[in-house]
Order: sequence, then structure tokens, then C-alpha cells
Amino acid sequence: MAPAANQIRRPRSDSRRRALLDEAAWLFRQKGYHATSVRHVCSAVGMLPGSLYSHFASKEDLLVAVYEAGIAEISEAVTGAVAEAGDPWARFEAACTAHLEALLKSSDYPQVVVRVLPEDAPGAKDRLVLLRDSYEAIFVPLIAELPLNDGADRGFLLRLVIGSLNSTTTWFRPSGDSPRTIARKFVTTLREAAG
Amino acid sequence: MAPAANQIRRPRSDSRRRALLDEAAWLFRQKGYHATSVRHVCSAVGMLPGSLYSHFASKEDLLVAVYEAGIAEISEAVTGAVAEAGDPWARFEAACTAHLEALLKSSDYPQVVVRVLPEDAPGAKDRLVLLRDSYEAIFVPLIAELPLNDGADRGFLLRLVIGSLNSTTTWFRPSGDSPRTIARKFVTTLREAAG
DNA sequence: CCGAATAGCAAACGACTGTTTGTCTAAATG
DNA sequence: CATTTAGACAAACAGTCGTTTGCTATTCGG
Repeated sequence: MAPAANQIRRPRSDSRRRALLDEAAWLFRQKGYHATSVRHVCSAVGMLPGSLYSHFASKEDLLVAVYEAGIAEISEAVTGAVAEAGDPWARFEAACTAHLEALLKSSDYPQVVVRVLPEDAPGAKDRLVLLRDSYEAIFVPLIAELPLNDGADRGFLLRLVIGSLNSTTTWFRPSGDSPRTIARKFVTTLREAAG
Repeated sequence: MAPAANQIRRPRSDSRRRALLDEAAWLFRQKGYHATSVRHVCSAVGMLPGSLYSHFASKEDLLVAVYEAGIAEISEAVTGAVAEAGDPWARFEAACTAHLEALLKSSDYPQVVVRVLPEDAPGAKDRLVLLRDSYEAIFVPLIAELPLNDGADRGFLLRLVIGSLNSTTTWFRPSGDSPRTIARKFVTTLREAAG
């Protein structure tokens, strides 16, 4: 008699962990943290709810893992793009372009960072805020380099840039402007809006 | 013998309804829609959970009512401020100032509109989107008036402005810049960022 | 002053929440 | 080959969710 059809393979790799992360990223991005239950995540990858706790200590830890992947993804994209650009404004625009492309075109992970607020998971809030801060720190030297008027508030500009770029997730449509075009319009508006 | 101490007065006014709205606005703003239960709202105003349904048909309808109040509040503030301003840029800055003051200084209602996404309440999504659109429509003529370069994308500018202004809720602190100051810096950055 | 409508209470409904426990099997390790 | 271990199942835990129902006391219109 042939072996049971279910559970043919049980690879010791982290493939199931990755499947959980992928599905959690998709659902967290789509429905938010509280509206996503561990049962949704597990049943989507063919698991029972309790099995998730072989991979993550809690739902909050699952969120932190997704956050970490999202921050890593967008951080690498931005730092890589900046390294290839020349003058300060070009480096800044390269960063904005890479940020938007990572946020709008690639996987679900970076969008979770924008959609889910640290306050949604009180037990993980501190870790999530640290991750956010570590990413925003990439923009600090880029903005410091820019040749601006003397009175310019570069701290304010940092907030404005991050907030503006992230708010694109609420209205971006693939049929409209591409992330690269949006970034160019954004930087142009910042440099010379009024005629 | 004195009458029973509990339930001394039962005013036929809508004071309890307002109390529910106020508490719901506070909690929706603070914790979001899904993390706020009708039990939280009701117990905060000294009611049992079922009693809420004398005033609202569902939790989603409660959210819609809060949304409506928030949109009304910020809409009146902005339209009132614009009416008093003169040239296009002054009218635009007046709108931004009123928007930020309504969002950051006054009641909780307008912040709920920013914090709670229409997708959080599927059965109310269409109504919430309509309310949001009705507000953003106020900014369309203001941006249309602005003397910009020929190639300027005013639709993009609308998205940028709304997104930037609303993102202030994530970092605003009363000890820092006032809403008026933030609005002035914002408009200045838009008009003449680079030196 | 009386009948109708209102707005609460009290209690429960079924469904769903995150998490824990114990067991079993397949794979990795020595 | 023997032993350990990781990862999943099966089942249940206590608690919370939004909502419904039946009832009672109050308030208002005629």
C-alpha cells in the first residue's frame, strides 16, 4: 500500500516560516494588524492556528518579523540607489525613487511598515519604532547635504518627505504615474514649485 | 424616603448620543477602529453594550457618524478661513493653517478621518470615501488658482498636499511648532525650497 | 391624563480571538 | 542504526467580539 498522501515531505528548511511571513505581510498590508487573525494567516498556508507558535512566540512577534523584513528591503534599495548617484539633489531624488519603487512595486513587506502603526501592537511598539527610526536615519545625511536657504528647517523637511512619500500608498494606481515619475515630480515640486 | 440614586434624570435630549460619539471619536483616534470595541465605548459613558443600539444601528454606523462630524468640523474651519484671505497663495496657506489647526488642536473627530481607513469598515466604505472626497474637493479650486509653472501637475499637488498635511498627526507634539508655524513652513517649502 | 415612543438595563447569542497543551511523526544528528 | 529534536496536528482554553432579545421605566404628544 502506498504511503499516506498527506505530509509527503517535511523539509527542515524555513520554507514554512517564509510562507507564514509572506502571508502575514499580505494580510497585514491588506487588512491591517487587528483585522488579521492568526487563523487567517495559518489557514492560508494550510496550517492549524496553534502551529504558528512553532515559528513565532506571539502574533506581535510575527509582526516584528514582517516589519524587520520590510525595513531591510526598503533600506537596501535606498542605500544601493544613493551610492550610484552624484550631486546632492541627484542622490536625494535617487533615494525617493528607490523608496517609492520598493513601496509601490515590490513585495508587501515595506507597505506593512507604513500601514501598521507601532501603537497597534503595544508589546512590540518599542521595537517597531526603533526599526522605523533606523530607516529614516538614512535620509538625514541626504537632506543635510542639500543646498537650501539659510533658514531652512531640515528636521521639518525630513518629516515632510517621509510623510509625503508614504502617503502615496493611499492613492497610487499602477495605471497612473510610475513610482519613478512620482519621485521626479515630488523633487521638482520641492526645488521649484512656484513659477 | 429619597428616590433611588441611580437614573435620576433621563433627558430626552441627544446628550447620551453625543457622549457616545465623543467617546467613540476619542477611542477610534487613539486605538483605531478594530481595536476599539463597543464595550469600551459604552462602559466609558456608563452604558451597557446593547444600549448603544438604541442610537446607532451598528458599529459601522457609529463610525460613519463620527466621520461625518469630523468632516463637517474641518470643512467649516477651512472654508471659513479661506473666505477671509486675499490672493491665491494667501488663501492656500489659510486653508493649510485651518486644516492643521482643526486636525491637531481641536477635538478628536477630524483625526479619526485620518487614522481610520475606509477599508476598515467594508460595509461603510463607500460612505466614508464620499465624505473624504467631499472634503478634498475644497482644495481643488484653491490649487487651481495658484500661479504655477506651465507643466505643473495640480492633481499630483492635491495628493501631495493632503498627504503631507495629514501625516503631521504622526509626529506633531504640542511642545514643538504650532500648527500655524507648520503650515507656514509647508507653504514656504512649496514656493521656494531651494536657494 | 393617558397611550405611544424612547432609551436604557439585564442577559444571552453564536462566532471568533490569541494562545496552550499533549501527541505523533519525519527529519537531523552522532 | 539509535537518539534527539523540530514542526505540525488535534483539541481545547478562557476571554472577547458585535449584536439581539425581552423588559422596564421614563418622557413626550395629543
